[in-house]
Order: sequence, then C-alpha cells, then structure tokens
Amino acid sequence: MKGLSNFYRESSRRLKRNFFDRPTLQVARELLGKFIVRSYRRRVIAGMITETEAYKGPKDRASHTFGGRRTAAVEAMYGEGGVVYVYLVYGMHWQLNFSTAGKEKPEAVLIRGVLPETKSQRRITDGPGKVSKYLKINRALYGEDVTSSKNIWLEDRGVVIPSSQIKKGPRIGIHYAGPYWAAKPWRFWVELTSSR
DNA sequence: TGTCCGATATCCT
DNA sequence: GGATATCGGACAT
Repeated sequence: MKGLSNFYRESSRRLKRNFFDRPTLQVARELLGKFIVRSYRRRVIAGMITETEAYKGPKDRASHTFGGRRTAAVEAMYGEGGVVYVYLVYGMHWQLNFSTAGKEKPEAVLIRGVLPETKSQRRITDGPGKVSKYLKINRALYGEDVTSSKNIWLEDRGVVIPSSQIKKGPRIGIHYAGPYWAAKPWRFWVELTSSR
C-alpha cells in the first residue's frame, strides 16, 4: 500500500498546463527546484532542476523560432506549455526544452542543469548535454506532453529555493545572436553552497 | 584558464 | 554542397 500512496502523492504533484502556460521568464525561474522524472525501460530517473534558460521567439534572435521561423524541427516550440522540444547540437548533444507561454507564443525553457537524486550520482549535471545523458533524453521524446506523458513529467516536491540562492545572468553559447541578445540575463541557476 | 575539435541533423544556397 | 549549431572532454598552459 505504501507504493500506491506514493503514486498518488507524486501524481498530485505533477506540474500541470497552467504552470507552463505563463510568461517564459517566470517559468524558467520557477522551474528551479522542481523535479524532472523520467521513466525509461521500467526504471525511474529523477533530478532536481538547478539551471535553466529562457528562449523567447519570435523576437529573440537566439531562439530557434526567431523571426517566426517554423519548420518541423521547431514545431514543438509552437505547442502548448509542457510540450517537450529536443534537438541535437554539435552532432552529439541532445538538448531538453519545455514549451512555454501557450500556443500563441513559440517560446521555451532549456534545462541546463539538474541535481541527480541518486546518491551514487550526487553531482550536478552541469550542462544541457549531460542532463540529457543522465535522463536518457533523445529524439524519441520529441513532442511529448509532460502534463500527461508516462515517459517524462515534472513534479513539485515542495523544495523551496531561497531567492538569495537564485542567480541570473547571460545565456550560454549564443554569441551568434549578437551582443544585444547574448547579454539578456535570461539564464537562471541555483547557487549551491557546497561543491560549486 | 584556454584552445582544440569531434560528429551530424538541419537549413540555406 | 556547405555552414552552422542553446556542448563537453581532453590536453596544454
């Protein structure tokens, strides 16, 4: 029975559409401390989000939907809040994003860091490529809806990050977007006191 | 701390 | 056909 009660508790903590269908910067900020739960080959992998970045197309030159660009590859960004947007960079690194701000806005949040809950892997996966490696993220999850999926979802487990531990600054690796957009402080992260 | 570069899907020319 | 990418590991400095 313990297992069953756990199931219901987790279920009630799953983040819903109304969490994601809000302004992207707010979602990016509030995702810190939430848990990504991945069910993969009958195993559950989870981690607490420690770093995010906001991408606000079509205005944001760093966003894949800049200028209203709309191809099959970026279609997920035009989806409802909570739709998974993944893509491959540099030929080998999968990037995990969640669509935000509703269907009318092609915006998303990139997950750049998680803290694995597994003790043996208690280190920050400090980089979006590592996040995907840890959570087994790849093209198979494209378009998945985290508000209803059995493969991936998000949970609020009651972790509260003190605002004093939340930092923000420029996004990483978007020099191509030019100095104006590269300077936007749209990256958020949790400043952990131990082990950087 | 800095530089190098792998490996490939996608889009533009 | 060519350029580029929301990176990360390796190794030099």
